[in-house]
Amino acid sequence: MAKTAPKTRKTVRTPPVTTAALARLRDAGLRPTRQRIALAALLFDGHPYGRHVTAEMLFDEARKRGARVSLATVYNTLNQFTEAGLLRELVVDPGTSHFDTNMGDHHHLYFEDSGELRDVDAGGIEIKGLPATPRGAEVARVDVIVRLRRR
Amino acid sequence: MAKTAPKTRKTVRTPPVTTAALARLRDAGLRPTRQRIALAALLFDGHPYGRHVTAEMLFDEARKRGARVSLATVYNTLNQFTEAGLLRELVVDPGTSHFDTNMGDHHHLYFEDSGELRDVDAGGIEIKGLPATPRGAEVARVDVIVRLRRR
DNA sequence: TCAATAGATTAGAATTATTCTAACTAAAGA
DNA sequence: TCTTTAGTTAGAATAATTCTAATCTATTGA
Repeated sequence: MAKTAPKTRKTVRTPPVTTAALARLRDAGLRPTRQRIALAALLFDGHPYGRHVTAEMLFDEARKRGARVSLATVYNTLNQFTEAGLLRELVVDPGTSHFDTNMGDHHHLYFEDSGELRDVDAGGIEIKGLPATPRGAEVARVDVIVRLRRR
Repeated sequence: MAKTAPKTRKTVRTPPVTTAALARLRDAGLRPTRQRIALAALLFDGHPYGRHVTAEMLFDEARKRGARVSLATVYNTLNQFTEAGLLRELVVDPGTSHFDTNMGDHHHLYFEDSGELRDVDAGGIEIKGLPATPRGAEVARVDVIVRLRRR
């Protein structure tokens, strides 16, 4: 094995990988651990228009990239990210939760055959005739899901 | 044990219980078994404005009424009823499916704190600005879920 | 009427999705 | 540096749902 270049410092530094992901974790008050950095990088880096993943999907992806993470940690992390406002949980499919990195106000097209999810910006959409919000309650969010099937 | 009244016929007849439930099963082409009759009666009889149940809820209810049904059968039956167009599956909550006896065109209010679901007739609702249906696809259904929380 | 057959139905067992918690790790204070 | 505390991880446990072998029911033919 080739010898590495001599160290100029004794203190070990975390290598400056995926700065964006790191900053996100810091801002959310989550400790930037190896596992979280890897998952945040997969979720957010290089995906300007958002992603939709299940825990299983993200786990497989992490494994392929050689990250050592358990499926339980992927679940825990997705839930923490959701709690911290980095992700949004989406329930379209009985049996699995999807997580959406797009935190803007939007709705979804759901292709039932393939399972694909596509965002629809809420900007151009108007919903008329919804009943008044019941006393003592407030609207947390309105979800519109257009379910599509192959014709 | 007291002797029962003498039979006037040799042929054994299914007693004329829950005629409405029975008719529904017949129309849907499902064999009216003891389990299905019991579950259909619970779901449809005396609930003119529709019900929202999970498998677990219906199972508990059936047990309380003394019906001998397994939880697996409740799942199977709910799925068969859905397939047959007697029910509609509703996914609002990660982790559980709800089944809705209201087959009319409608949307939902979902109280996140209590888990309560309330129907909103689609008649008075208009959604403007949805994108064009993609090529090769057709709209199976549009779900609007207003998620409410305690204020 | 009765037995044989085919197909539908049931429910215990298996699987899949998710959460829980004990062990581990990192950060903060002395 | 050592100790304490709180956060984090992942194996084990749980919850939700499906699968399939055994059972039951309806039908057909004798």
